[in-house]
Amino acid sequence: MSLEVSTRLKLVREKHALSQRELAKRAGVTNSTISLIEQNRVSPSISSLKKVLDGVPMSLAEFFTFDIEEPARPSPFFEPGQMPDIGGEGVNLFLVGHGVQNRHITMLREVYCAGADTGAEMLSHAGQEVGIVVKGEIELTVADQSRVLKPGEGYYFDSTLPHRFRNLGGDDAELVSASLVSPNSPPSF
Amino acid sequence: MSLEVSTRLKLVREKHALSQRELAKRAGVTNSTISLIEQNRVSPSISSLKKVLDGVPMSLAEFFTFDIEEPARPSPFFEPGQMPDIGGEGVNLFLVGHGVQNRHITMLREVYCAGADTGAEMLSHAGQEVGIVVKGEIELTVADQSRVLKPGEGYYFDSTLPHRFRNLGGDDAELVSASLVSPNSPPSF
DNA sequence: TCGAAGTGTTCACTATATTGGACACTTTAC
DNA sequence: GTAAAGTGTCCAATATAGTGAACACTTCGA
Repeated sequence: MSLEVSTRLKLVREKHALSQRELAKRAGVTNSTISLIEQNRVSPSISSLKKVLDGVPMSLAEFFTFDIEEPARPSPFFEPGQMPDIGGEGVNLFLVGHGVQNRHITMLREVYCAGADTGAEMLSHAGQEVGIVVKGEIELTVADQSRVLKPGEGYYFDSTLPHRFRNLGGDDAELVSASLVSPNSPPSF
Repeated sequence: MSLEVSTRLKLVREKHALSQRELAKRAGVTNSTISLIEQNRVSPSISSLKKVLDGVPMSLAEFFTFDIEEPARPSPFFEPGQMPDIGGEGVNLFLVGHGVQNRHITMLREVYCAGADTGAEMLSHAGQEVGIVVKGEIELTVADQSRVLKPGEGYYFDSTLPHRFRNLGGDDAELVSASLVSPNSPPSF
């Protein structure tokens, strides 16, 4: 058993910085209900649990699926030694982001022309983003951290952080990049 | 709203070819309970819904997360026109498997040396597998279907089907390949 | 210092979920 | 045909969840 309903609800509520009464008001239930659920003294009906979660808001699917928060990785950059080769015979395939908890994406090689730039407006979108430089040099900026990545070095960061890629060199640069694959887009209840 | 609890339960029960009474017996509840839930005349408590699902067995997370079964794609092979370019400026990045429902992976380029072969024992593992040939020719066998893929052609299939890659040519061949990213491994209740 | 407003908890009362045993119907076998 | 065993549904009785109003406690400001 991963987490009790009671524990989950309390985590969710506190993460959103809501008091039992505040959440109750938003959800249209009484504070007693939430108190009793969090003490595990009742097993709420689906309907009432749904009402409560609507006050967050959060879907039932999310509620039962979410995992404990992992501590944020201090640096988004990866050293070569942190990337296992999962390739086979005659194949080279390096897994980046190894060890990142709750990883939802797999990403592989791509090519940047000389001078290519994703733009000064700093990209920012939902999901996760991962990559490794294969050839040339790529300057990657993630939030307030910036770094020139050389071949063999990689990165992993949350795409909601603003970020930007630039090939500052005169030659082509290769890296691997992809968008996040929708992980079990939870049905909206 | 995706699916009602009532609908979901009925789908699950029927998929497992259980009668209301049979499931009730396994779950340790009465058939009335299941009948009423499936008619949406009650909103079960979490505890009783959990008991019911234990009879399947299925976790609450799975229950609220599962999607409608999609019909299997007739052919695992993709033509070039079916692959949208999601790349940006100075970047080329082709999304394979576009339109495949409930897709859990994103895959990009890789290199096969001349004569490389994943072996005659036919790979078979959990998840999904996708790829596209970039350079050279790769013979891909998936179950009883076999085909030589040329540059610009791709594939998408269920990894539980036995499969094999071979570079029959004398030159390097490039394709992109990756393992499935674990999609939201649901907490076991 | 004291009150006002916040927090989570408790309890009798009410609403609802669950039970156990019926019912009507279909399917299978003799 | 029809008895036996299956199906899902319905209803009065019971167990449990939800409510509303209290309680004790802390925090904050006058």
